[in-house]
Parts: sequence; C-alpha cells; structure tokens
Amino acid sequence: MAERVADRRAELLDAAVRVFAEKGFHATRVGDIATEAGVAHGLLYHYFRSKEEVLETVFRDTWSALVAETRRIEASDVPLREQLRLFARIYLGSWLQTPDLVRVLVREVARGPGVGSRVAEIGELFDSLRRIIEAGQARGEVRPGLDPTIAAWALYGAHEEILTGWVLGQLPGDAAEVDRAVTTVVELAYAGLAA
Amino acid sequence: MAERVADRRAELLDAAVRVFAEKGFHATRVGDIATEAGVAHGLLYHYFRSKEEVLETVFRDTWSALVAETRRIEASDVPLREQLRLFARIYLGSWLQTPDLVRVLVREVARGPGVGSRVAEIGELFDSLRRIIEAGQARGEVRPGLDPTIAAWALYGAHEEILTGWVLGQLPGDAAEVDRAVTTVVELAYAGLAA
Amino acid sequence: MAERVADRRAELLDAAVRVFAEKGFHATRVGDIATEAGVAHGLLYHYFRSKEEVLETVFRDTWSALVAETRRIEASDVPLREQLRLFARIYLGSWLQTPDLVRVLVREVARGPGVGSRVAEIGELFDSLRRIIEAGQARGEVRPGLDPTIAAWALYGAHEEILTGWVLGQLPGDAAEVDRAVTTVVELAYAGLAA
Amino acid sequence: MAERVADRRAELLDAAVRVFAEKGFHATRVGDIATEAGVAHGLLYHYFRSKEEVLETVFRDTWSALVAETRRIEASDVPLREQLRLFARIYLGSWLQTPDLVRVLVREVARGPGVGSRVAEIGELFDSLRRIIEAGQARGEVRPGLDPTIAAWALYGAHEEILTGWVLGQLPGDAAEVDRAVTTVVELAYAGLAA
DNA sequence: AATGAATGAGTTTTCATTCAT
DNA sequence: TATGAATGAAAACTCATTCAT
Repeated sequence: MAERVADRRAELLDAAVRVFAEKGFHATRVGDIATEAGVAHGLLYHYFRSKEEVLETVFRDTWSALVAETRRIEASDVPLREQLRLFARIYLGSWLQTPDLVRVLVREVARGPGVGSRVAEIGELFDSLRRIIEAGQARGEVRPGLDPTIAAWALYGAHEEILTGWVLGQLPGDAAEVDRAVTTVVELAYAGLAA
Repeated sequence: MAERVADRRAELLDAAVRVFAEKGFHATRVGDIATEAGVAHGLLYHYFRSKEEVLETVFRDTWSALVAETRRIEASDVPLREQLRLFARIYLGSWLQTPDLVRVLVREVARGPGVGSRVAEIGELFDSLRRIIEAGQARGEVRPGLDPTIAAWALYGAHEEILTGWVLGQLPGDAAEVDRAVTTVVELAYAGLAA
Repeated sequence: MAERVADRRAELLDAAVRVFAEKGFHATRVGDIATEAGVAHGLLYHYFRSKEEVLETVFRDTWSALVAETRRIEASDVPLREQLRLFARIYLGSWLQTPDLVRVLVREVARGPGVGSRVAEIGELFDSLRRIIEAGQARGEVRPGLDPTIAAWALYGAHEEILTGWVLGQLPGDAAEVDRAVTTVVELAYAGLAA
Repeated sequence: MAERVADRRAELLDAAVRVFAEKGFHATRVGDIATEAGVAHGLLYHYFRSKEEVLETVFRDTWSALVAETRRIEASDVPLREQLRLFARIYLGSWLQTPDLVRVLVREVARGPGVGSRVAEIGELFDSLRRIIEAGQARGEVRPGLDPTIAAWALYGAHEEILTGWVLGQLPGDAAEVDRAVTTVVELAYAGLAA
C-alpha cells in the first residue's frame, strides 16, 4: 500500500519534471502533468497541495542530494584539484543522467514565487563550497587573500552557466563535450584558486 | 512631440522595470505598470504590443548596451587583466547603478519563458568574451589548451552568479563589497586563464 | 448486527448535525462528517445516498417528532393557553436540549435549497397549529374573525424567530432566558388570539 | 459617465436579484447574472469584488431602507396600533412591490457565510421595534410586564413567517390576501401587546 | 494621446461520488 | 462493513487585450 502510494507520487513527480522541462513551469497546466502521468488531474491534489508544491518537491529532492554529495566531497581527504573535479563531474555530469531535471532546475529554481523558501537550501551548497575553499587556504593550496564566499559563488556560477549553455542549446552537450567541460572548468577553477 | 512620445515610453519602461523587479514578470499586471507610471493601463498598448514586448524591450535595450561595451573592451588595446577588470566593473557595477534592472535581468531574462527569442542576442555577448580569450591566447597571455567557448561561459557565469547572490540577498551588496567582488573575480579569472 | 447498523447511521447523523451546525451545510465536506464520526468518508455512502440525503434525514427525523408532539398537544383536552404553553416549551426548550439541531434547522432547513421537497412536511405542522386555533374558535376561546391559517403562520414565526435570535447569538439563550421567552411568547400569543 | 456606471451596477444588481430569486444564491453562477444582465461575466468584477459582495449589497441596500422606514414609524406621533399597521403595510406590502427581493432576503439573508457581518444591521431593525414597544409601555399602551426585546423578535418573526409562506407558495399571496394578512397580524400583535 | 469599460479565454482547485480491494 | 485512491464535473475569478469615446 505504502509502496503504491510512493509509486504514484513518484510517477507524478517524474511526469512533472518531463512537462516542466518541455514547457516551463508557468506554461504547464496541472492537467498536462496528470495526462503525462496517465491519471486524472484531481489525483495530483491527493499527493501535493498545489502545482507549486510539485516544483518545490522536485527542487528539494534534487538539491538535497546535491548538497549531500558536495558535503561528501568536502569531507573527503583528497587534494583541492580532485575535489573540484569530483564536483564538476557530479554537477555537469547530471546533464547526461537527468537532462530534464537540469532543464527544470536551471530555468525555474531561481525564479517565481517561493524562491524565498528555497534560498536557505541553496545557501547550504554555497556554504559547502566556501568551506572547501577555506580548507584549501588552511592547507596552503589556495591563495590566502581570496574571499572564499565570493569565490564560492563564482565557482558555482561557472558551473551553472555551462549547464545553462546546454539547456539553451548554445553549447554542444554530448558526452565528449561534457568531459571537455569538466576538464576546462577544473583547470580554470584550480588555476584561479591555487596559491 | 516625438520627445513626448519618447518620454512616455521611457516612463513606462522605467515603471515596468521597477514593478518587474518587485513582483516578477508573471505576478505583474499591466495595470500595475500603468499605475506605477501614473497612466491608464490602456495607454501601454499605444507604445507596446503586449506585456511581453515590454520585457523584451527592457532586455534588448540593456543587453545591446552591454554588448556594445563589451565589444569596446574587446577592441581596446589593453592587457587581458585590464580587459577583465573593465568587464567586471561594468557588469558587477551595474548593481550599484541600476539594481532594479539587474533584478529583472537576473530573474527573468536569462532563464524565463521566451529565452528562445533572446538567445541570439545573448550569444553576441558570449562571442565577444570568447574572442577576448582567443585574442589572449594569440598574444600568449592565455593558456593555449583552454577551450575558449567553455571558458567564456564559465567566465560569464562567475559574474552572473555574484549578481544573483546580491539579488537574492545572500551576498552583501554595498559599494565596498562590489569593489571586493570585482577584485576577487578578476583575480580568479586572470589566474584561471593565464598562461 | 441491525443494531450495529443503526448505531453507525446514528453516529453519522449526530456527527453531521454537529458539523452542519458549526460550518453550515454547504461549507461542510463529506470528509468532515466522516472525520467527526471517526470513519472513512466512503462509508457514508453505505448509509446515505448523498450529502443532501443526510440533511434530509436529519430534517425528517426531527420534524416528524415535532409534528407528532404538536398533534398530541392538538389532541389533548386542555385549554388553549395550556396548549400554547406546551408548544412553546417543546419548541423553544429544544434550544437547551439539542442546540446543534436547532442551529441546523433554523439555518438550513426552513429556507435553504431543497425546501421544495420539505414543504409538504412543514405544512403538517402548520396544519396542526391551524386546527388548534380553529378548535379554540369553536370553543369560543379564540376571536372568531381571526384568519386561522395566517394566525398559525404568525404564531410559528414568533417562535422560530426567537430560536433564530439564540442561534445568531443576538438573544441571551440560557435556561432562565428560555423560561422567560416561553412565558413572553405564551402571553403574547394567548392575548393576541383570545376572544 | 458616473450615470453610466451607476446604471450598469444597478442593472447587475437587478439581474442578480432576479436570478437569486429563481435559483437561490448558491445555485446561481456568476455567468447567470451576467447573462441576465446582458454583459460578459468579467464585468461583474468591475463593480463587485465577488458574487458574495453582490448579495451583501442587495441586502444592505434593502435592509437600510427598511430600517429607515421603521425608524420613521418609531419617530411618528401615532398610537401603537397605527405604528403596527404601518410596519405591517411596509413589510408585508413589499411582497407586492418587489417579490423577487423578498424571495432573496427571506431565503438567503440568515444563511451562508457573511451572516456574521449582517447581524449588526439586522439588530438595528430589532432595536427599533423594541423601542416602539418600550415607548408603548411608557405611554401605558403596552402591558408593563412584557419583555420588550423578546416581544420585538416575536413580532418580527410573525411578519417574516408570513412572507415565508408566500415565498414557499404555501399561503396565497395576492393583493387581497396581503391586506387580510396585514389586518390579521396587526390585530394579533396589538391584542397580544396591549395593556 | 488617453481613458477605462467591456470582453472572454484560460486555469487552478475543490469535493461529491464511485469503486476496487 | 470499511477504506481511501481515483475520478472529473463544476465554477469563481483573473487579467491581457480591445475599442468606443
């Protein structure tokens, strides 16, 4: 029974991601999600309070996984360059794994009502990146004068914009290009930060 | 008379930027813009075909100015580090000059609906940044192996995310912080790119 | 088993009266009744065809008891003044016995939608009151010129409006006030009708 | 211009009364009112905030007129019997003047959300009736022991129930019957109250 | 140029009712 | 009996856009 419920909920979330990715959150009608999931639209309201909550859930599920992975990288005992590579692999690699999810997150997350409620969770990722940089400074791997907070935002932005390029179809996004992007971003970031 | 027209149009655009910045494009009603501008909402349709066109106009006016400035930097005969500093000053400095405009561009333009129609113009800026990097490689200032296209996107993203941090209220955005951000981003970028 | 059924049905009716009294018929969801009764909402449809039928049942059960009591008064061999007092005691006294039921009847039944279907039963009460007045005229207790039908409606209305005052919280409705209301209405009615 | 606006508003109110009278408030869709008034449904929202507000307006306009008339009667220097007759004429006579309005008020006013906000205004009428009775007591026309508040509610209820009889089609409501009802109610009430 | 009354397409959400289990 | 997932009709309300004045 609980399994059934989880299934339906998951089906609806999957369907929502697909439709949000294609038409965008605002242009998506609740009925579109239901149709994509093969259920009546009323059912969506058994599992979610509103269309907005569906997006919130998608965001939270994905983002908390990303934060968890980033913290694992932060905790890992490897040199900065390796940490940067791991992060780039996970973050940019998501384009190959779950392109629709990337489309949705890149386009919708910083926008619309409810950004406020997401900002706190977004902050957790930046905090982790900042601590990675600070730890690098403590180990002498990163230039001491650099502002770690600003550097963390810049670092994240470098990654996100590349995802954006793929989402907008402005950058080629096949597997080889993703590899090349990982390499390029890691080189840029490491050289940029290194002492 | 032509001046009057220009005035009214400009007033409406200014009002629109203010309201878009406060409530976001979707939550803004045409009547809100008109009220903010002190005119009847019907008048907006003398100057613009639709609410969408108002946003388009805001984007195009701002973006083309930014592209022009970037091209001037590209054409200028100064070292890469100076070019990066000029770009960061203009781009990040806009937060102090026209914060509402930044809010709108960061939240609505780079991702929102209708990006499709703006992508070509967005591309011009990236092209210019790419050529700056390529020229740096030609002069031996930039590492030769680096992919200039990906680097241009990463470079732009680093800047944009800092604006985003200010827009979301997650980074302190006073004049001193803007200066510090310019310094930090230029250092990061120059070291990241330099041969 | 039959007892069980009767129990469940009665529980649901009781719960419905409580919820109708609090939120009104239209604002009450079937789920509210079920929750109040501690069962799943689907179960309600084993005992009633619809939400409407629940209200109908509440009305019919209550009203038929009231009609029966009124007919008993009608049949009783006591003077008019005593008959009026008995009616007032039963009718106004219900406020102390079953205030929620009074709330529902006053607000939903006498006027609400679907009165049409209840009008016949409502008429039985008025008929009984009319015959009480006519009998009074036959005995010489009631002024002969008075229209018994109109007088019956007026008499009933006098009682109902006092219930309404209590329901709306506009008249104090404690036990002492109920007594005082009985006395007042009986005096008014008796003096109004008496030859 | 202001005249036009007033017209449209009044047209919509008239239409609403007609439709509410026929189908009841809840069963009436906003579109029904608009259709009856010959306009698009959206226009209703230029003049009223909601369907509810339309009913509120109907109630307030009517009720305040009734309160004003009752106060005029209260202030007039005529014997109690004449005051009762004037009230009955106005109140019961409304059935001949504006039957739809009566239908709406009788059926909807004491119900639905927003009763709370109407109760205060309803109280004004009862206050006026109570003062009429108290003044009668002061002049020695009304029995001294009688509770004037309860008597006022009973008096009003006697009238309202007769309107209800007409609305429900249970009492014949032609002009002759209205006259007879006025006579009957005045006799009942006067005899009921008189010293 | 300017107004604002008028239009009507568009969409979320609610909730009574059904029915498989 | 009992549950609650699933359905889908229904409707209020919003608001961009038009257009007569």
